[in-house]
Amino acid sequence: MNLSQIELLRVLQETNLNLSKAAEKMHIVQSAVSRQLQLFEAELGSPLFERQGKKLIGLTTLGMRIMEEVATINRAKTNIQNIAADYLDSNQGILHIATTHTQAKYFLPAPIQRFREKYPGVSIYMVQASPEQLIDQLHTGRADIAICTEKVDQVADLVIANCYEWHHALVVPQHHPLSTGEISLERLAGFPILTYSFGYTGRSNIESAFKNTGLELDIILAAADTDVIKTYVRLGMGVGLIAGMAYDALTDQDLVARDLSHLIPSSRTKIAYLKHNYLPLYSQHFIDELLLAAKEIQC
Amino acid sequence: MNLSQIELLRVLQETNLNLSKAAEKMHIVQSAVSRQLQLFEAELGSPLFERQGKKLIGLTTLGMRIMEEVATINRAKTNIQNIAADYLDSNQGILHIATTHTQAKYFLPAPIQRFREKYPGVSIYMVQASPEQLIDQLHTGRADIAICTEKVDQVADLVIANCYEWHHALVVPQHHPLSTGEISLERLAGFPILTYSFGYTGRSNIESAFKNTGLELDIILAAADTDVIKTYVRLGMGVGLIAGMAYDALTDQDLVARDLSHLIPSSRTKIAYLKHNYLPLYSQHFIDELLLAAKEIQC
DNA sequence: TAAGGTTACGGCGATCGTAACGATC
DNA sequence: GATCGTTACGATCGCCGTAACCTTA
Repeated sequence: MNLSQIELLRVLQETNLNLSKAAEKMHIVQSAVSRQLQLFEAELGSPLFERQGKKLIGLTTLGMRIMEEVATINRAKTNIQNIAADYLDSNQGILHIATTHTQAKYFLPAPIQRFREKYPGVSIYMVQASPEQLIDQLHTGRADIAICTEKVDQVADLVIANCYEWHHALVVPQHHPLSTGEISLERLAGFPILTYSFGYTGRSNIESAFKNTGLELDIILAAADTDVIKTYVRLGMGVGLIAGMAYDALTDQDLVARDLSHLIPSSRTKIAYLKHNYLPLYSQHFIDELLLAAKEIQC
Repeated sequence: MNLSQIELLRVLQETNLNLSKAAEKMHIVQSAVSRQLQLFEAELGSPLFERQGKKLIGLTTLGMRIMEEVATINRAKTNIQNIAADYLDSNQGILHIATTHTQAKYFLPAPIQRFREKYPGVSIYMVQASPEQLIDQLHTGRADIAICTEKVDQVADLVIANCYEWHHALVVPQHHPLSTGEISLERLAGFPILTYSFGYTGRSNIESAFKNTGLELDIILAAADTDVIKTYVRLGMGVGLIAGMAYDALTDQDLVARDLSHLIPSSRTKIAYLKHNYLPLYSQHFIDELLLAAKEIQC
């Protein structure tokens, strides 16, 4: 057994068990990969993969169990490399952030800018995705830190830090009936609604607010990002339910925002990262920066 | 980085950072070990060991952090081997049991015999040690399963299964004053006591029983095993406080045993093993056997 | 001077690359 | 016939062993 065999098993999973593609990823020829896999299976005494002819089509029971350990080894191995690199120079490196549109646009700009000033040597990569995808990004090592509101607190191997709490707001064009007067769930439900897609940015709290009222929401547009929602609100398609901080007093002067904190439960945006992953110092400082920015928002 | 370098780091810790001894353990010459360590440190970019001249005298900060990951990798590696071996033949292997004298003599014989009949292909090694040492045996991989009453439930990375509950008993020679009449803590404290060493077999519960009474115990002999205690009780040196199941109605006819469950809190014997270690099927069955034997005792 | 560690160098074996072949869609 | 995997064989590079050397108790 050696580390490149372990690495191979990981790469094989990332390539749908395709030996040729795995070879390419590992910068060696395909025959070498083929042999290494054979040697490893021979050493263990049983096949790790189900085969159809020569093709690998899945993991055996043994293979699945072994893969857990393989993942552990690979994690620990990259941890070693990261720890050492961090020890050499904790001001340099790469930070992969995965987040949703709302956070990327309305929350992250300030803390990221401050972070960049302190750590000019750290390259920041930002990926936008759905909460589900974010979690996957963490697990596959394509992201170091995820920032979002939904789902992450239901995953066991993540460390979660509460970031900030926010409320939904209603946005309507000026002179819209809902721009004045008391707002209730009943009144809201009388209009076509534009809000976030299922599984995004506090959507679950909108659901739960209406759950036991017997009212049916007429959601005519579900988008992953606030800007799309605003766009169609401006077109008069309906009323928008968006995250409070996504209303920009300056650029959204043509819209009226109204707080819904008394109607819809508050949402909590979290910071998440893998429990078994080593976070470089600068990543930890990035999180500090986020928490600082969060505090400022809350006041 | 490769697995033998990782292995080397482990072996170095086991040999007090002695390169020569590590080389011997790994069945290679010392110069090879020296070079591999240099290569690894060079790859990481910083030394892992503090040096005095050429001698290794300790771990650096980096080294200590890296060692945690090294341990993880080594665990996962042996897990892979064990899982595969178990998959090939789950009736063969080695079972390292670490336990205290009392368990070894009065509880384990029955379940071990039954286990041996079912798994003749499994070699059983039993180590006797103090509870503290047992935990160390688990951590260093010299034991797979530990069975004892004290301490194990205070260690984070152990899985604990409750085995059985038992009470202390008093043993005295026949015609001893304590062989008749009501027994109280006060009366007990009037005699010289012989019992288990500190940290052994429910000793902590004896302590806690007397803690708030203001009574001072006159422990004139503390032994790790019951037989020593009985021996000196027979010599008339004092009264013995032993585990109830350690009184053998047959061979201890010359002694009188009296239940102390109303005076001393009950003790609980546990089964412990490392959280991140793979236990072969037969080990799991051995635990089942223990739990079965425990149930029989309780009735 | 014995014990522990490093450096230099030659030899061997593990693993890679090339290439030809086999199977499956 | 294109894609994917295996087998055979020669070449290479990594790692070990020998041996001489350095350092400190």
